[in-house]
Amino acid sequence: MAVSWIEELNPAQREAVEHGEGPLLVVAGAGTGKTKTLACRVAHLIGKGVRADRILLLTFTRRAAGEMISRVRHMVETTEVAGVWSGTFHSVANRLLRIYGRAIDLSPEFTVMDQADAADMMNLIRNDLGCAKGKKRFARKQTLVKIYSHTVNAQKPLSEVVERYFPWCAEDLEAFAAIFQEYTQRKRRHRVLDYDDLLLYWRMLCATLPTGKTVADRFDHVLVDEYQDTNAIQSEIVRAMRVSSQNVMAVGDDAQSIYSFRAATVRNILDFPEAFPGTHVVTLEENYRSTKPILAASNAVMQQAKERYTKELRSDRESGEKPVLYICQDEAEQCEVVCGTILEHREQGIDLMQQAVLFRASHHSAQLEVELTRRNIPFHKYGGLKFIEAAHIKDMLAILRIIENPYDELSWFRVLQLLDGVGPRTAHKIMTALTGGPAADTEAGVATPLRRLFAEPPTAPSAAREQFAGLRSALADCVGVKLNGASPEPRASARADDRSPDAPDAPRGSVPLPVQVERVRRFYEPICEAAYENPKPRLRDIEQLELIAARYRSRGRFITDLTLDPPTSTSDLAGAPHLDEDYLILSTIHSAKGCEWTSVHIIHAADGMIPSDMATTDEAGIEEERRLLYVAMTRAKDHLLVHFPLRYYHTKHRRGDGHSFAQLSRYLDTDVMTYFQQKAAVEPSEPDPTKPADREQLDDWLNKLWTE
DNA sequence: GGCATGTGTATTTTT
DNA sequence: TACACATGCC
Repeated sequence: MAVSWIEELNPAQREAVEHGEGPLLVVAGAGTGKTKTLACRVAHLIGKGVRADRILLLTFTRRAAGEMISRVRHMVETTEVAGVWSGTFHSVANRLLRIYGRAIDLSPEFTVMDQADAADMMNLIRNDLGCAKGKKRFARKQTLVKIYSHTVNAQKPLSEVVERYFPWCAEDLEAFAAIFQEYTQRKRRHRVLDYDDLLLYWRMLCATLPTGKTVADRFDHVLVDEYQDTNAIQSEIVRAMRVSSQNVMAVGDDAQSIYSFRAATVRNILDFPEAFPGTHVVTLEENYRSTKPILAASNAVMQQAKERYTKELRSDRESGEKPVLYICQDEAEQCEVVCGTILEHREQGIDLMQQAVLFRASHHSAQLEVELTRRNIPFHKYGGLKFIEAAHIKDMLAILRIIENPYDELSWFRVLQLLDGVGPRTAHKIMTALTGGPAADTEAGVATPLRRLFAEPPTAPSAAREQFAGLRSALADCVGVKLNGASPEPRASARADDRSPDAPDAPRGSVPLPVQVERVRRFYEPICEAAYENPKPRLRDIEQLELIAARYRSRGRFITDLTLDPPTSTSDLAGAPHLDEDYLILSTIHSAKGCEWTSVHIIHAADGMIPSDMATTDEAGIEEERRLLYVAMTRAKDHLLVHFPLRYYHTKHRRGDGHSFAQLSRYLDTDVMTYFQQKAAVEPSEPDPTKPADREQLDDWLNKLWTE
């Protein structure tokens, strides 16, 4: 078979790709061909005769997995590539647990809840336990999830986590413990797993013999991408998966670790050789992405890091163009400069798709989005609010979830409150009427709450009566029950318990999924129209949901995939029909990880934005923000433009005209600035010699920013 | 009295 | 958008 791609590798890459048996650590700097190396390694293994389905490739996002696999496909002359187990830790966990879950007493019917669902459940428990009753303020639901998740993922005692990362709510420690205990039990009762459970259960599965060994031995090779952003559990999983065989390859860059808020720890990559004795280490330092000046500036940012990194990236790509620091008067001017430069670059032949605008927090691009829309520049945004997080999509999914798992209290709670005149209290009452009662119910079949709803519906408040009936008949249609008939026996009770564990795709129930989704939409549409000022884009999102559903046969699979791998952007502006057109990329820096563009804009390079105010309370946080800027800068191939608005207006608190002056990001100090060329934004076309004083004053003032 | 719903304010990063 | 708090309905 053709192996010309092997010739294209540099010696270090080739060493990694052709490495034989045993543990391998690849420390790969930004733009050093990490993805290529991983893909080639997979291709190499398959070429050597390793069966594709005995290769496990763990990536950070599903997107990365897809890209990797499609690259492999181009290198290998076999269609077998599709058999490679690739995906995020979470999605692989989900897949394995559906097959082997019974070994740890986990029904393969479990549903997966996302972070927002977890937060809602925390909130219910918080109210049930009366934690919010006290006069003093109590941690909000999101915070509860953060604390819980961090504790679990870091594998540290709750007290330690709270003290270190959430000191302001240290006095509620006992309440947290009680809430988390109930949270754990409730999830179990409802057969629901959160993101963290997927990892915990996978690890548990590995530790449970003999199944654990079966699971681990299913794979000849385990490859892990972005190892610097794995957390304690994930590294334990990798270890547990490699007991009999030591064939494991970890790839990462300690200078790009930016997920400590998810309890990721650089220690994993640093300690890898200790965890796997005999590890062969390969370092990739040859950068093929960026021009020399861009790399020099990026390296300069890292030069100041408290912790020194072992690599210094090199590039052969000559260029006379230094990165640009654009000083803008305010955010509006920043928008103009960005839009202007983007169009200019496009005139020079750089497609919009080859250009990106990066920012620290997803709302930082709000004003720019308006401007782009005004100027008819199409864009796609990564990061920020996702399709699945939109309220109307969650509503739709909650209804489908009820059908999937009628004991899913959380979904009932959400759905019932859609009805007029139904709030938390009434919803709770109806729910207990449906899901409560004798324990035998659990044995009698999963669909019992639905059966009750059909046979003896609880009374709803008068305002909700009609809608409640509508919900009831929609649900009945979805499970194929005739409401007026004498036998309200849901056919879904003939559940696919007996289907082979390897085929979780098997359809259950007799109503096709697209029909169900369509039926649910017909129920939900009027509610959506009444609830929102401008329902049209939302209704379109729902149509989008129907389109996605058309690709699935199994409702459960559909829901789970949507939670584990949500579509990245909402379709309100540019929308799906224009997908083949050229569009600009807007992305949070976190979501930009692993990507590259010919031209990159970094906006809001002001202190307080990068680094984020929220992250500057301790040194570790400040250092991580530095790496974040480094990641952003190293995404650029040919053009790097950093934008700094001088003024920020306070629109909320003060009357209109209040503003404050910003400081340039602390990472762009005098030394680093020597690697940049500075431009003041929209000056009148030529420098105005009649007003030298103003210019000088401005320059003086600017200079102070980096000399002080 | 309990409960639903309206109003103003602050918003990191993601599987 | 989502939360906390205040008001107004049954």
